[in-house]
Amino acid sequence: MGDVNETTEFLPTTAYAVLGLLSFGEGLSGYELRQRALGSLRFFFWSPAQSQIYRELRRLEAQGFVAPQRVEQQDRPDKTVYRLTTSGRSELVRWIESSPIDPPVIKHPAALRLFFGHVVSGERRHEILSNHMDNVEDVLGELEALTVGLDDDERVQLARAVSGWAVSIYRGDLRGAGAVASALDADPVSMR
Amino acid sequence: MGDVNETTEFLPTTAYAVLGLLSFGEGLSGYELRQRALGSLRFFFWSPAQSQIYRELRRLEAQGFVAPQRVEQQDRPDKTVYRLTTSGRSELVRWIESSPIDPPVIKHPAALRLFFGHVVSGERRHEILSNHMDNVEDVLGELEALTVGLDDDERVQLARAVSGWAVSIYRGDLRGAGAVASALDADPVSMR
DNA sequence: GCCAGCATGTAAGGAGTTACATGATTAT
DNA sequence: ATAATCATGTAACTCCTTACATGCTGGC
Repeated sequence: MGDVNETTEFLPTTAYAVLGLLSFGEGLSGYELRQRALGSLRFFFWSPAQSQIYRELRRLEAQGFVAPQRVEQQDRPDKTVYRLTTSGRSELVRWIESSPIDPPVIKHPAALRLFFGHVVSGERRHEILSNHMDNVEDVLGELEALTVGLDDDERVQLARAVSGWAVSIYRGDLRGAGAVASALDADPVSMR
Repeated sequence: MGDVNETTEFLPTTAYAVLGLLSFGEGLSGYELRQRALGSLRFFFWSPAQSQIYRELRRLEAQGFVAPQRVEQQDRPDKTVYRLTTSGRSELVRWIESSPIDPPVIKHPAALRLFFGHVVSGERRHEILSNHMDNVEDVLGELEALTVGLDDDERVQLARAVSGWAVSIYRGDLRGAGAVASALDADPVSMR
């Protein structure tokens, strides 16, 4: 039938995360890209190993999507910053325009452990929950700091909006965790 | 240095997910484990490739944490079910008791694309959002079906609680996405 | 003098994926 | 007949991680 295999190939998402970070116009070194990722993308997508960034940059350079530029610094070690090329920008646009958007994937260590919580004590179950809630409150704190840091620069409207989105998700997590805690108190699970 | 390396080793989390699924008492085949994972763990942790399950089972068997048992079936192809051994159960308990609980990690394809949304049109931005919200509503539908399916069996209290937790998270996502949509309408982003 | 941060990289290995292959049975 | 589900597995590959290594600068 007419179902020709039209699946255009895309690079791994990590590559587009790099291109995206460069799309704000600044030239960034591998090291700086990592800082940016840890400062924002981390909360809703990506927490890359540093070696992975350099690997991705080499590939993107080979494809002509980024161009290196040596920057000599007197105060700090010299660095190589990468800039988005025209074709790199087109590739980023192509990806955002036409790649399929999968549903979010959540890796939730606390929920996983609690799902199997029948093999441990009620005390441990509560410990898992409160430990987790502390974690999430920390994350929310960092996210709110980030949102404030971005304040009132009109070019980062989207970044601010997406940070707020992430806040909603983590708040939903907190709410759910609280509900689980109450449910466990009201109706203790026997340990088997 | 006095910093003796006390970090007790753990298997990859995937292994504990398998042990956990077996901790409900049933013997399960690789195929069935995959169904269970897709039916519940998927929403908050794990969506494994089938080959990965078999791989994990081989490792767990080699370590004595699960024991295979051939089951002959007249109606269907024979299968090998795996049961949790005593030492397997201990290992699962050890993991839940003493492994560090990291904060959740979210891989959010829609948020990532929107974060770089300044390179595409406002129409595409809205398309990403509504596409995503449809996705999440589907997920919520499946999750609610799951919760109903589990209803009133006291041994699955925890499973039900954790499903509810996941529902909270996805609802938070929906709420956040809605807020982003409103914000974009109120204050259009110029495309650069 | 030493540690922390800046900056870049290699080496090795693990986890996880997709694609392919087989074969039985059940339902259409 | 043939498609779908049950059931298991291999092969190849890629991403990504940890650990290690280097060297420079600035501050305590």
